[in-house]
Amino acid sequence: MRKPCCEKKGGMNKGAWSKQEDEKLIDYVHEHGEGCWRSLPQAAGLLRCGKSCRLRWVNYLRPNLKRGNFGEDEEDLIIKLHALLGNRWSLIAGRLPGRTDNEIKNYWNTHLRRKLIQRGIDPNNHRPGLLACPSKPQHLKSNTSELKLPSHEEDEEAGSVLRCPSEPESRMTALPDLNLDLTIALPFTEENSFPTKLPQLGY
DNA sequence: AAATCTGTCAACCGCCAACTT
DNA sequence: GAAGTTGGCGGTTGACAGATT
Repeated sequence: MRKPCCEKKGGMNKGAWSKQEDEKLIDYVHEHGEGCWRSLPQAAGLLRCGKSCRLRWVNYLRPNLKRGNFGEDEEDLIIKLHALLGNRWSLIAGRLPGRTDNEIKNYWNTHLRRKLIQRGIDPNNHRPGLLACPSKPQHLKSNTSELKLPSHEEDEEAGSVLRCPSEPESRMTALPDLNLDLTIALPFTEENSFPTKLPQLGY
């Protein structure tokens, strides 16, 4: 039926990109523009699958990417947007100029999530009531081979602490004062980047 | 100094929606 | 309308570096 997204034929490069590969991709996109990712690798002389090329371009090679540390205003905005949208990283990224969904997702998982937990806030539903606990969630502790996510049943038993309430009502009731404009807009420019005033959540 | 642990983040994988034939 | 194709998304993995024992 459905072909694998990328032909798993031999000779395909995987893993970290080399400088030469980056240059080939940049040159090709500059000349032909984005799109046609499936046929791009062959046309650009890359031994990568199209998906991999797209990811590399979108996340690291695209011009105007910020990279590096997130500012406090960016952190604040991510937390608020996550409260409203959940793990819709691409939507969240759309509100942060120069940031990619992958970068935001990583930053959330490594920094912000923990930050909320330390403040006693459940990062899943942004409600208070979560006891500050060790940096790593329980299900991620110890051997990765024993890695275990709570099942729905266990979740129910565990009570509200770990439960992620159904959306979107729960998010809205949890954050009644949140009033972000999430209408579809043109990509960010310097002029329309940050909202000048953010709603206060009291984090 | 070596071994082990922990955190970070680039990249991969599988799924799905949109689009095309 | 069904089947096939493509691009995009979110979850997850694994390599690496730095910290700790």
